[in-house]
Amino acid sequence: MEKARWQTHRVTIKDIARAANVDPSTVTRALQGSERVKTATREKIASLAAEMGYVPDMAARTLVNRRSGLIGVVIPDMTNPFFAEFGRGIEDEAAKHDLRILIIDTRGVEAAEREAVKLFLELKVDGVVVPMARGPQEYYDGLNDAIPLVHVNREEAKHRVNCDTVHGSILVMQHLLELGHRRIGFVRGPAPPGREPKMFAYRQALDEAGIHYDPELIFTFDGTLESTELIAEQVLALDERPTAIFGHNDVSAAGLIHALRDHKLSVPQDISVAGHDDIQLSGCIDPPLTTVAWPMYELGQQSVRYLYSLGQGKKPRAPKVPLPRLIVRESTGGPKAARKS
Amino acid sequence: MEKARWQTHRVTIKDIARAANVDPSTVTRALQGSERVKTATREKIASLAAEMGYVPDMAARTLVNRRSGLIGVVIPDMTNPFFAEFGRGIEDEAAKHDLRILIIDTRGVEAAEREAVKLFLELKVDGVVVPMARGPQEYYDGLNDAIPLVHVNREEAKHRVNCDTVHGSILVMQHLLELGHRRIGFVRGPAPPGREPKMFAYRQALDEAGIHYDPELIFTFDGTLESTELIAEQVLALDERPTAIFGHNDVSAAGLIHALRDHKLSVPQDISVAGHDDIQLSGCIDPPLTTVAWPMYELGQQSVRYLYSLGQGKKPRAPKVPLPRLIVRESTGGPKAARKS
DNA sequence: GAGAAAAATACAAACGTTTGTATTTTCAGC
DNA sequence: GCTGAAAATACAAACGTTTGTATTTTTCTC
Repeated sequence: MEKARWQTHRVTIKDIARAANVDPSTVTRALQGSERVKTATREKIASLAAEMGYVPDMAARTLVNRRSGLIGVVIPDMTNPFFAEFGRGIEDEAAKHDLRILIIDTRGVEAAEREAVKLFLELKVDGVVVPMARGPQEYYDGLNDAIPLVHVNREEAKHRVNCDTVHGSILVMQHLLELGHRRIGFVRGPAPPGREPKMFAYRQALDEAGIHYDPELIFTFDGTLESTELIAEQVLALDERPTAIFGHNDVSAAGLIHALRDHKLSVPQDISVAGHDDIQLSGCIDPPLTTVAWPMYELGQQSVRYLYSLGQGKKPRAPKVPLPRLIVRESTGGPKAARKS
Repeated sequence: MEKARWQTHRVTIKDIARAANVDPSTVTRALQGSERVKTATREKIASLAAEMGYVPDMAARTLVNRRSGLIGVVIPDMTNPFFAEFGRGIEDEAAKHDLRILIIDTRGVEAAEREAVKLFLELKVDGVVVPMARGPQEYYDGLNDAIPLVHVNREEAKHRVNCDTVHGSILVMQHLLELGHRRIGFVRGPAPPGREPKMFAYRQALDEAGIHYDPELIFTFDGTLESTELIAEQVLALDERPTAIFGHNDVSAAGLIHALRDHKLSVPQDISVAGHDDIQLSGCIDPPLTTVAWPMYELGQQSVRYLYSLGQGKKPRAPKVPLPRLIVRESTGGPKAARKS
């Protein structure tokens, strides 16, 4: 008996019914605030429920309602502050529709992503939001008639809320080009191959500026800070170094700046570094980072709003979200300074 | 009909039973891999289930099993990388026991914390982990016989996994004292009043060093970077400035360093700043931050292990976890330099 | 105060599983 | 081919809600 105190017995609707001397169905309706039950009874039941410590059983409820009132969010990396605002947007919008949200962090592992979606499926969530999904599109397409599923930033998805990644990256490139840089490096992130809008923007901007694309200037960030060390070394080893680098995100840019400094290169005097995401700390590192801010809050909101329309059986139009904004701070400057030193 | 494609009809065990021409109970047992059903039947059912796209209904399952196989985690701030490792520990350990985990981020809002716990209760999760809870202990005590609930770092909780916060903070203070600092500031965090082990350690270290406690040197970080600006101004306004500051966490320390620099104070020459948490970027900011690292992974593991023992009806001993470690980097130095400038 | 309409409540089936028990089938051994 | 045990399967109740329908109670009208 001491063994498992919490399994004793949860108060159910039946218990309340017995205590109030009514039928369970009356209790349900009373708790729902239905007009069909007399005010006096309703109040009696409400207070009884409170005092007996009644906790509704979602399992039973979900079973008969055939929906859980939950929406699932699959986040690739909850550490990345980039997603914090996104989460806020989701939650605020979900609250409006009486939905509760559940988050699973996949750490960018595709298997975990599938596991997460599977769990949500079993939980009969009302919808799933998958920002920056790693898994192949075919997988998600197969799910489309099992559950409403909206992607964030995946061009080819059936249901999606997109932010113009290419536009944001072009802004960075234009900024660097306007500063006079001609030799610009690019740091790729751990994206699925063939789905690299930043890379696309990078090349397009170079093309338009009439600059030849040099594969030597492409580096890869694998999500760890160690890999930024490597990138620094690769940069150093180059015969002709880039005068500016566009980093996959702020974490990689920060790591890179730090690593470059260890090798006695200063930013932006010797080399400019721009990031992407505008995380909380990016204004705080030294030098403060030039970067791109995304309307993450709106993206979160729109995802849920989209999901909700889907649930209502509406056929929502792809929502309009604001464009990314360039934030110029101090980690980028003209290339001339570099030649001076 | 186009209206809500995903609500058409989920494949149930009954459907499989019909297709395989057996009873639903046989399907259940087959899917469980029970020896009680003939191998041939078992295989037929398995392949049938796969091909029909059967997804178990957790609601129904939870209803009869009276447990969900889920464990809930209530995180105060998923942005804080501090919790990333914690999450990994939780997940790895949960996987060992065939438990799935659900995370809710409360953003430090107490109401959200309660909402989260309530949702978990309704979901009939097998256990809840609440690291660094904000809510009052009485609230959680009331839940103790409804569900296994383990706290991380809450001295007074019935079930807890603790890391010696005081020890870690003492390490920082000793480090600063050994460097020769006598006038040391302290930045409080958004903790519930009366539960401030870091503050406790701060005062104790001062006492032991025979240094008088000066309330002027206590500042408050509210979680936003803006408040670090304020702190910097307060420091500047002081007649007699501290030569070192022990910050509530790395984010506040990073913000403070940045703000101090804006006011032409350099770190550590003019003032030393130490943080707490050892987040990913703390080695990356300039100067790299002296801080305290916690064994977050182990804390996560132990939480689940503890929960699991509780679920087994065992009476687990409070688990031993490693002590926090001081990480000395470059944001702290001797106070002499300060007088030079 | 009888009857009808309206209000309040009770009944019963269903949601998709699981599990203890009962029933049928299989297959030795003779 | 009969018996009996063992193996395989079927039956039925239960988990805690919800909801359409049926029933009872109240209230009003004349």
